[in-house]
Amino acid sequence: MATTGSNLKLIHVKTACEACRVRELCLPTSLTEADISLVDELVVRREPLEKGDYLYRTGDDFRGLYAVQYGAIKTYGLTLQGREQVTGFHLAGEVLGLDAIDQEVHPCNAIALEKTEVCQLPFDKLEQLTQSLPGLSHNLSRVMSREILREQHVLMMLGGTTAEQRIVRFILNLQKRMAQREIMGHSFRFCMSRQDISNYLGLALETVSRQFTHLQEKQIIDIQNRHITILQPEALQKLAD
Amino acid sequence: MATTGSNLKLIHVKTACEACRVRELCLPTSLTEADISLVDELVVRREPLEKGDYLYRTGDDFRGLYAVQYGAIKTYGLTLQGREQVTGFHLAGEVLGLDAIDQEVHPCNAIALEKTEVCQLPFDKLEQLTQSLPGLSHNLSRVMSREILREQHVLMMLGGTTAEQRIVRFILNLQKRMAQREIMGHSFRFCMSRQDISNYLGLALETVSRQFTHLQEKQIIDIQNRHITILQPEALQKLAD
DNA sequence: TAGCCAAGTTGATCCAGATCAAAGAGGTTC
DNA sequence: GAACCTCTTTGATCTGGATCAACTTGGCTA
Repeated sequence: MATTGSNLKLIHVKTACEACRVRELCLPTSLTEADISLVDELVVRREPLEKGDYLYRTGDDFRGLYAVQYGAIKTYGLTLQGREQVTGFHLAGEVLGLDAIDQEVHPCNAIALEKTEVCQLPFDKLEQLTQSLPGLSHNLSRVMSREILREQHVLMMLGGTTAEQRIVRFILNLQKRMAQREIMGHSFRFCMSRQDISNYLGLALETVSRQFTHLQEKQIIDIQNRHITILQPEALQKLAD
Repeated sequence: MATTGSNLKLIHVKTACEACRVRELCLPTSLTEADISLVDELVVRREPLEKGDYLYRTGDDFRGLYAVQYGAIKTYGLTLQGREQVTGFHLAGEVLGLDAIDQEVHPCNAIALEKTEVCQLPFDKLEQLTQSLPGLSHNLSRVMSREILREQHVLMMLGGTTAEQRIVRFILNLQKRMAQREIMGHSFRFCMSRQDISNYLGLALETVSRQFTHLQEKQIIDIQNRHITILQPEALQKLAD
C-alpha cells in the first residue's frame, strides 16, 4: 500500500538482458538465447531506490519477484510484540519476493540499505511464459529450491555456535556472495549496520562490535568503519569450523 | 471443533486420492478432479518406514518429493565439525525434499521418528505434467513459497527470545500442525525426543526439560513422558508473545 | 520379572554474552 | 565549521542458560 511516489514510476526496457542480470543470476540453466530474451521482455525496471526507501511492505500485494541489480535490500518481519527480526540481506544478483507467491501478499518488509536498483519480474506473466518454455518452469523451481537451502544454512549457522563463530561465518558468507558478482579479493564494504547484523545473528549489538574488535586484535581482519579486509583467510576459515 | 473443508473433501474421494493426501495437502488449488487424478497416478507408494529408518541420506540422488501419509520424519544436516543440526520435523500431510531440486542431490538426512508412510512424487514426471496442466506449475510454486515462509518463521521464532518463549512457540506450532490434520484438541503426543527438540531450538537438553517442568508447575500444560495436554491455551499463547 | 540401556529429570556451578552506561567517531544540515 | 544525530566502541556488571554430574524412569529383551 504505502509505496512512495517515485517507486511507482516504472520504465520498460527492451534490451533488458544486458542491464538486468536476470539471465544468468536468476534463472541459470539451459534456455536458448531466444528463450532468455522472451524472459527479459517481461522485466520491468524501477527507479533506483534511495537508502531507506521501501521496495515493499508487509501486506503489500504481490506483483512479482525482484532481482537486485546493484545495492542491497534488507528484509525483516515484525513479531507479535512489534520486535523487528531481520530475515535476510539481498545483494546484487539475488532474488527476493519468493515468500509472497503463496498468499500473493508480501509477508515482510523490504528496505534499501543503500542506493539500490531492482528489476521486477511480474510473476503471472512469468507463469504464462512457462507454458511455451518448458525449461523455464524447472528454472523457477531451482531458484526456489536454492532459497530453501539457503535458509537451512542460516539455521545451521545459528545453531549451537558461539558468537565468534556466527560472526566469522557471517563474514565469510558475505565475502563469498560479494566475490561471486564482482571480482574483488578479500576486501569489501558492509552495507548493513552493526544493529542489523546483531539482529540477524541473534546477538547483542555490543557483542558484534566486540567480536569484530577481537578479530582485528588477532590480526585476522582489518575493519575501518564498514570496510573490511580479510588479512588471514585461512585463519578465518578455521575459526568458522 | 473446526472440521476443515479439506478434511470433509477427503472423505468423498476414493482410490489413490484417499490413500495419498497429495491432492489437497500438497497442491491445494484449482485443479479439476480429472487433473488431480493425473497427478495421483504419478504417486509411488513406499513400504512403511520403521522408527530409525532413513528415507534418504545426504548425497543421495534426488528422485522426487515426499508427502508424509502418517508418522513423522526428522531432517538434519551435519556441520563441518560433524555436529548434527536438526533442520525440521515433517508431520503427516507435509512435504519434504524441496531442498534437493536445485542440485538434484539431497542436502540432508531424513529419518523416521516413528512408523511412517510416505508417498513419492517423481519430480521429472511432475514437471512433464506441468506442460499439460497449467495450474500445476502454479501449485508447485505455492508449495515451495510456503516452505520458504515456514523457514522464515523458524528464524523469527529463534531470534531474540528466551528459552521459555522458544519452547512455548514450539509447542503451539506443533499443536497447530497436529490439529490441522487430525481432530484433536489440546492433547497430543510428541514424536521427537528432548534431544531433538533442544537441538532444533538451539538449547541444551536440560533446559528443555526444565522449561517443560516449569510450565507444568504453573499448571499451564501437563506432560507425561511424551504426551502433552495444554491446560491453559490462553496462558500459553500469552507467554509466546 | 529381572536386567539393561536409552531417555528424561534434577541439582550445583560457571561463564558467554546480555544489559546498562557513557564516551568517541562519522555524516548531515544549515 | 558548528550543531546535531546516529552509529560504533569500550567498560563494568549481571544473569540465563550451558555444562557437569548424579539419579530416576520407561521401554525393551530374554
